[in-house]
Amino acid sequence: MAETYDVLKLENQLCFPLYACAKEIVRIYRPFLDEIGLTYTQYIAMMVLWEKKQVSVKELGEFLYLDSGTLTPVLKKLEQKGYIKRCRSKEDERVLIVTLTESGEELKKQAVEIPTQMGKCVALDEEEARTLYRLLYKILNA
Amino acid sequence: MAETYDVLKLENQLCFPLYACAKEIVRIYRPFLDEIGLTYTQYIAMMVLWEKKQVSVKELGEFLYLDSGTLTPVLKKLEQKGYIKRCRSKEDERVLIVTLTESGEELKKQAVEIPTQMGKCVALDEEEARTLYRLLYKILNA
DNA sequence: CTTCTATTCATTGTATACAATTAAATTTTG
DNA sequence: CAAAATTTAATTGTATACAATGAATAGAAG
Repeated sequence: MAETYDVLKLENQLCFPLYACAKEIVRIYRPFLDEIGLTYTQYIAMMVLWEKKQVSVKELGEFLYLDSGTLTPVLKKLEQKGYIKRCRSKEDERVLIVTLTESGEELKKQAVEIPTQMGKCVALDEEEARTLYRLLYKILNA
Repeated sequence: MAETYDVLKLENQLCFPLYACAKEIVRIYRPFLDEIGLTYTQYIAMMVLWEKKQVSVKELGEFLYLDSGTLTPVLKKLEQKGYIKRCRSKEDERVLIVTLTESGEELKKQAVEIPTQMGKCVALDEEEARTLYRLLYKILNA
């Protein structure tokens, strides 16, 4: 017989496995990312730059679902490491343009092994992974 | 034609929608949790206590996938609010026992509406939600 | 042209997360 | 039993996240 408060049980929540799983994935990433000296947030920022070569902070924030409060310190770290450059746009001084450096491009070669190694650590087959992917984006795009 | 570096695109990652989706869900929770004055982490800790009435920090950490470094400040906050009590175990002084108070039990009555309201905010039907749930726990239990 | 508004990023303050270390209590071992 | 190893929380240090605010620039309106 269902109790009134059963909805409040952790096991009946969808939010909780989502929250826990996201942390778990980042935890599995850690040893791989340690090898190239990046944190997870730095890594996903670099992923955008490896693809786009150049983006504004605003665009980067839209891709990553992060705001300048989070991105500013992350980008300053990546600049310190020499992987990116941060320059104000000539056309609009409000805009900060982030550009991939040679060194940042080099890092890509080391990072390319990571997704495959990560894939082996996740207990889903191809079909399940695609389904999960689709459902997550269905929530994200709503 | 697939490029060598395509695996590094954000859109080809499973980890990223997981990470973004978890944050998105917490963001959707915020206005509901604001009404009862809890953060998301405080909320999931209370969910365990609403069910168990009493747990050690270690047990709580196992349920929530969190360590004492995260839980200690969260539990001190909940104690300040009067929803829990923190006492050392008589049998084993190393163990800290967290107990739900009357006030904490009262809070449950206000919280019980939240899961239903959240359900309406997530763009999945029953079947999809069950599938997502199953896949997430498959990863978590691996 | 000038004031008002909007945009973009940085800063501030609060709250997680988690690795690594510390401290205290308990258990195991020789 | 006494020393060593283990267990449990708390603490410390680093890195996110994000709301709210601030500061500078750009655009719109009169």
